Amino acid sequence: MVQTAPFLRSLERRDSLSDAEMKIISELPARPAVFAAGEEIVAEGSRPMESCLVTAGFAARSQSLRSGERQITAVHVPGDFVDLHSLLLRVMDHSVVALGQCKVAFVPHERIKEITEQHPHIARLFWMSTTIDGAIQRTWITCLGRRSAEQHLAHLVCELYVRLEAAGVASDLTFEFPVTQAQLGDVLGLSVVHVNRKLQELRGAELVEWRDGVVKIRDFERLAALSEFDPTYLSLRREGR
Amino acid sequence: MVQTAPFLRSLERRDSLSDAEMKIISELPARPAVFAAGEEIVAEGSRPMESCLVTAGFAARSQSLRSGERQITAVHVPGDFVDLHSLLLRVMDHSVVALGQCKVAFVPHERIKEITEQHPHIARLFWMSTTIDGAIQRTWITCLGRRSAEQHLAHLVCELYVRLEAAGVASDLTFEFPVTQAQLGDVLGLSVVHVNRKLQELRGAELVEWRDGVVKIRDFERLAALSEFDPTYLSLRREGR
DNA sequence: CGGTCTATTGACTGGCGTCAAGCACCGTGG
DNA sequence: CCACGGTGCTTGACGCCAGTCAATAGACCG
Repeated sequence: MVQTAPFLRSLERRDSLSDAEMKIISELPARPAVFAAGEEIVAEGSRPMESCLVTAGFAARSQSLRSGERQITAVHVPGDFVDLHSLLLRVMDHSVVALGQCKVAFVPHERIKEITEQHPHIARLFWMSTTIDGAIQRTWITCLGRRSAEQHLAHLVCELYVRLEAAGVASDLTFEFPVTQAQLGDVLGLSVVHVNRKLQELRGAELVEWRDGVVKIRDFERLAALSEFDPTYLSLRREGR
Repeated sequence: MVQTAPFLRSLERRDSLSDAEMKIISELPARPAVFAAGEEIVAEGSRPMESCLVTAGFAARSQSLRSGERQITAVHVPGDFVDLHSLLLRVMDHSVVALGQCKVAFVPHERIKEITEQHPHIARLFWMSTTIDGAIQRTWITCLGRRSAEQHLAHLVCELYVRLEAAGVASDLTFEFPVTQAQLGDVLGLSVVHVNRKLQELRGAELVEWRDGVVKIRDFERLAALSEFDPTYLSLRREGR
């Protein structure tokens, strides 16, 4: 099916697949669905029977506190198997929401489990996909704990561009990212006001343009240096895994 | 081998294992090693050929910035398979260090890979172990982004107690945690001075005692309420996975 | 007995949050 | 056609949480 093509591409960036393996993945039963900006794709506390793959647009994982404050713990781009882990964790400890319009494909746990039992290499690639999520989360922890707001924002821009470029949906240092500044605050752990100010600073320093949901990196080198961005954690090397 | 017993126990808390499966895990080839406080167990940037399992004491994952600041992105307790993910990620994006004295066992990737090819259920349990790490990291992201320093510290105490109790190395709301306040700052993304002040506050509120590396929770309910601690993310339910 | 590490405390600073107001844009309905 | 409310962006004033700097004290150790 066409639905799983971005996921397949993301695996091929990291390892080689045999024709048989590609066939198995491209024939995954995938129920397509479209969500509008802000809609909930998977609910916190639920016990999903299928996992959800982003095929176009952006999804995010979100946790809420009693005060109503939210934290976005991950942003997912086309090709990301967002809640593959629900196969093993069973109960969702966070919700998945759409950022902008988001197209996804739901794949039954049953089929994923079957494949992992019959095809150990594909199983490892599924596993890899969740461990890369983990690596990204570790980096976010360091961004939140030890980087300034400006560095954190710059780091996010670098990360998103590299991931989107790898997913084949960004080039020329430009990408769409349809989020409000409030949502950006939920990603960075900042207030809307402060997000706005730091955004102005990056614009003023001629590092980034960001208008109408389109981000353009004016100087990737300086942006990466400012935020100490090192793409190693994204595991974008093709090698046997 | 005795080395893998804590890991086996952590799996049994979450799923049932057959005798054959238990035998396979308990016979994992495990090279034991002991590290003193602060020593590096696995280096950032290295390409390990084995993964490291904590058998006693504490290990932490740590990332450093150019300024010399450090962020600890995970704390590992006995039974945790710290860098199981290096099987798939290959290059370490962080280092693993000992907190206090720490005993570990190194297991060759080759053997882990073999087992995942021959025993799909064990493969899923290995996978689960890394996805639980991911769930903990997500929670830490929310702590760093949206909880106050005091709530964050309280949340950490709750989490560590529940994990250590599950690992069978803590009871009576008391546990050892041999870290300096500077290291605690690296966990919480705070300065030493501020860690000290918030610690005093938890003591003053009669929520926690913390002396000489021993933590005693005086009132778990209030501590959990203060920090909005909900143990769901630790997946401590025994069910088929 | 001096040196180093850790915990503690005070004084001051600064980054980021809060509150509030103004503006631009857009879809709706009179 | 324009009034209207809703949403999102922007900016200023002010306050607080947490960082920085600095000093003291205790523990441990060579």
